[in-house]
Amino acid sequence: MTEEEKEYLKQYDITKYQQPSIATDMAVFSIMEDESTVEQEKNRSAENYRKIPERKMKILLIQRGNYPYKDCWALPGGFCKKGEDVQETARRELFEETNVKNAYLQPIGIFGEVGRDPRGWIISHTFMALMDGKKCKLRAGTDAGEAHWFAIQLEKKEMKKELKEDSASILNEYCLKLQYENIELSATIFEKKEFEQFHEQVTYEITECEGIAFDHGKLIVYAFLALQKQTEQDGKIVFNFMPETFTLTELQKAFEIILGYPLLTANFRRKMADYVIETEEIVEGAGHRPAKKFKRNVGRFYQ
Amino acid sequence: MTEEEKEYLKQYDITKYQQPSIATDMAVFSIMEDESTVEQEKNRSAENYRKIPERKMKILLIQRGNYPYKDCWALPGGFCKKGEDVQETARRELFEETNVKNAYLQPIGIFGEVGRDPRGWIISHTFMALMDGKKCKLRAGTDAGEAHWFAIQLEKKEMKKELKEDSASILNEYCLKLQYENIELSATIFEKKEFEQFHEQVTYEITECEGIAFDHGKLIVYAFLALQKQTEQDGKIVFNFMPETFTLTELQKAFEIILGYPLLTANFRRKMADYVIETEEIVEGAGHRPAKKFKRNVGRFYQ
DNA sequence: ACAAAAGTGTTAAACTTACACCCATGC
DNA sequence: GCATGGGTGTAAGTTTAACACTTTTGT
Repeated sequence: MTEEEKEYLKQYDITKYQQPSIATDMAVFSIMEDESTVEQEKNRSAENYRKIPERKMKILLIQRGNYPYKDCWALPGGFCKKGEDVQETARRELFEETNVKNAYLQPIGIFGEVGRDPRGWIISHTFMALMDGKKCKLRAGTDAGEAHWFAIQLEKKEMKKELKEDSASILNEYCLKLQYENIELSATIFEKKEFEQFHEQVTYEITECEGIAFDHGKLIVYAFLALQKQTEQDGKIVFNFMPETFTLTELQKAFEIILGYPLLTANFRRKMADYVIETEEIVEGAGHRPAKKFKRNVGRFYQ
Repeated sequence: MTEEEKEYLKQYDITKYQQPSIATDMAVFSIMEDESTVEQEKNRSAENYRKIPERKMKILLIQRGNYPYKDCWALPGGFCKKGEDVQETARRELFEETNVKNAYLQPIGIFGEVGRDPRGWIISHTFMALMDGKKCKLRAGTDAGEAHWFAIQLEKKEMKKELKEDSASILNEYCLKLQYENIELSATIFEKKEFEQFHEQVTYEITECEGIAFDHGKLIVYAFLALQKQTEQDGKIVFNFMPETFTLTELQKAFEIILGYPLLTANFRRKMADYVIETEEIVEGAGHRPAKKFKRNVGRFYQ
């Protein structure tokens, strides 16, 4: 470095540009059985002794202890510390909340809209995290409030679909419902897609919100749609919900829970055959033919 | 808003968290003929009067007028202003540099590594922008320096590939070469992919760099790989390089330039048939059978 | 016996791949 | 005529989708 360069940098005042705070928000998904005793009883009841307990898509939410949005539920997250990569922030926060170190983590969007947080100029980097919920030990309630896994349900209503030669315009309404024991949260999000020759624009807007902090209802929908899309394009991502070994039916159920529609077993198994390896493990004592357990064929995942 | 809430927010000092500067960097790609007179002569020469002039993948770079990396070439970009979404920043910068408003713009990564910029803590949001180069009018050289389209060439060397049942480890070397008239820039980037049961990690590291500012060599490789991957998965993105109407051969060449390998014409045309509509336009006077011109079938792009 | 899940086989349809071939033009 | 690109047909191979069917268990 020349003297001249040193001098220049010394006089350079980075703070002359206004600086936002950088936050991460995390949509932590996991597929789990309902923990409520009511549900468990139902699953264990004599009539259903053969039935596999139903699992659901869950997302981790934390109740806010402070303004703004006091008492509302929010995605876990926090501010980026100096000397920390955004991805590192996300991983740190994730570990603090769930005690899980190696979850699958993927950036899915940046939300920096003015007014999204009344505390000031805050740009949120939103991540999607996928994990096997059984591995996770939720941090006990602290000042940051209670943390719980909410069952997530997303319904799409097609409001408008106009496909022409030179333009397309699609309008969808998404109804998000989140539920943990007797707590029910909800949000309605409008998705507007406009396409022309040289411009495409997709916008999301919250039109209704019950108990969800900030614009997190929007982020949750956005994250879940990203998960669905990636699952359709390339199912490898789904394995992140599974433990080390699993049955093929468990894996298929995971796909179905994400996609929201059933798959044909025979075809599913053929498609997965390359990605899994049979283990010695067998699940017995379930009132039906025992199932082989499989593990990932890691080498095949990456060609 | 309650009084209590107002009070809380009033006392809330957002600046107690250290704040980075937010920048955008843009990898602006376009497919163009070489502009140098030498090349043009070659294309026009008598022997090749039938030949279609060769087009190349280009990326827009700007020569830095100041420290750090004075005189080196950098991706266009700038700092995020208050009241501006990151995406808005990108679009504004893009317009300032190229005079193009509606280019395809996509976020592809966040680079916030410590030490990536000697001026301070700067988090870069990297975007990929695709445009038809003919539409673009480069801003004349100002204080920010000259802007030019550099031909981009990327070569991959596979250094190691270890695929086992329970882990995979892949090491690639990418040699990036950029060229505009007699200016030649280069960089070597190592890509390390490590996969285990519950953890996957991909890292990029610059091991050599000639004339490229900051970590932009890495960003360019990263962006171009993203472009290649998306083209393989779903070719729709390629249409962003094309003008309103084009021949199918032009479109095929665009694919081939991105992918780096030739396609079979018959198959390519069948695959594209749904996405294009024949127009009345015809290209004549080229020493071979005239070509029909097509336009996008916008409605089909979005099902 | 029977309900539930585990697991396999078969077929038609759709798509992909590779290659061969003809067409139209300007010099 | 001929080089060059424009454009189409066909057959083999592969993948997908749908459905029917057999196996194994605990109560």
